[in-house]
Amino acid sequence: MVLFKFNDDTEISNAPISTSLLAKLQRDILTGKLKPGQKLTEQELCKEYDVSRTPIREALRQLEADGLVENILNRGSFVIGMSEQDYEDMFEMRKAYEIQAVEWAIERITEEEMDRLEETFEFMEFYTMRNDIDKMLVINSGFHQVIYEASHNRMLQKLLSSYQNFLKYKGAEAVRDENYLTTVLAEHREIFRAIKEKDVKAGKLAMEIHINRAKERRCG
Amino acid sequence: MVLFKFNDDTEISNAPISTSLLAKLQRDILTGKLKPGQKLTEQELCKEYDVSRTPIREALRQLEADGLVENILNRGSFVIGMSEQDYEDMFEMRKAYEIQAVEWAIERITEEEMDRLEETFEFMEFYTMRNDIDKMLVINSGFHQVIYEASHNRMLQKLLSSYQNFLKYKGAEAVRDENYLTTVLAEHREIFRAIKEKDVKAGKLAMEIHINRAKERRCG
DNA sequence: AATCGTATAATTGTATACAAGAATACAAAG
DNA sequence: CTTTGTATTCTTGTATACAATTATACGATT
Repeated sequence: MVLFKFNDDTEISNAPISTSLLAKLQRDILTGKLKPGQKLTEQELCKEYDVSRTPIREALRQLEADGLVENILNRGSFVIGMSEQDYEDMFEMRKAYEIQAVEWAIERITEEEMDRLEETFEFMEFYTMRNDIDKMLVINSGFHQVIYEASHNRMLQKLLSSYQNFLKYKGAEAVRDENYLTTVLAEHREIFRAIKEKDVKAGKLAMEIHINRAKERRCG
Repeated sequence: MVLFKFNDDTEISNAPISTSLLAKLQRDILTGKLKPGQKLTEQELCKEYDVSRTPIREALRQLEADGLVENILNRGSFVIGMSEQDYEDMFEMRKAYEIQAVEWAIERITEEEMDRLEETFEFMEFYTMRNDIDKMLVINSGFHQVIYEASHNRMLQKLLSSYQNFLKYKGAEAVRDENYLTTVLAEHREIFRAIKEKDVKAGKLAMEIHINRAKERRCG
């Protein structure tokens, strides 16, 4: 059973070009390789990625829907990107919805999802023992994803997933002190326990604490 | 000065075809003309709208980003649409953020935006006097838009705008009793007054009341 | 020298052409 | 009659070609 796809879409092979292009452009914009205001000329992107304009334009349209790019009629696409204020705002919005997600998850979680959450948490314990921070970051994301799914709220799931996608490049520069793994594990244990025991109040509180600490750590 | 664009994007002329196509397809999916599970064959859409596949595909990509359509590799696009549960969930999410928006708006609103909010409210009074429900629905949307802008939170603005866009077709079948206009006006007056007086607590409360009533009315 | 106008080049918007994979129809085997 | 394999058709994915708009270069005029 495959629990976690290491979903770096930039290297998906069996997908339309525009999908991997989208992921690459998202990455390049969010990491600052492509800067706000910069013109994205289709021809240059064609040469850069060695594909024709069709998939390029499709990727640009999706970036536009994400709000990372602005398209001006007959003049082309320009990078919008994310300001520090944008990140701050997104973080605040994420926090509120992560807390709400716990409540809905407790109300609606299925047995299968509960098993998956437990299994995911056990992976966290395993990687903490192994002291594997990179794996932990992936599992961390996965743990929250299970909660999103368990909320059975498509809107919430889509939104929080996209926020994760936006914020993940911030996490790369995270403070990783010696207590990172054990601290994060403890925080997730509280969340997991509350969900298992269907304790809404405790779950929301545990999530709030976790997200606030995540902000201080500048990563999940 | 143009206060309100009657933004039925289905009739924008000076825009790429894919933009008006997107609006039309959104409308057709949200009003149920195109049903969940239905295959959207590019050729058929070409004939339907008398354009080539290029703009069709671009519109489909954006619908995919909206979550209204699912794209399966080499098999095409399928309508996802919005279930009643989706609408319910979206409404709950919207509520949380409309309330949050008031708080941020009060903290960050500029003089220009305050003027615009006042002007918008005065239009509401005018159209209430004129008993013009259709205009009222548009102004109602505009009033909230000003608050979104005043929150100076791009993420929030984008999210709530898209929710408005999704929910607007629901409003068309709204209960429109004889008190609709005066009730809605009174609700907005409370919100407006609280923002003008920078009373966060009153503003959030007024918005919560307004949104809850809007849910009962099944429209803004 | 600065500004305006025109011609040219470059870029986007749209349509079409070609390639690759998926669905369908149908025949042959069990 | 059902099933399986294959050929054909259809659809999508990608590249290219053409049209329309915008940007640039350069010379003429003041």
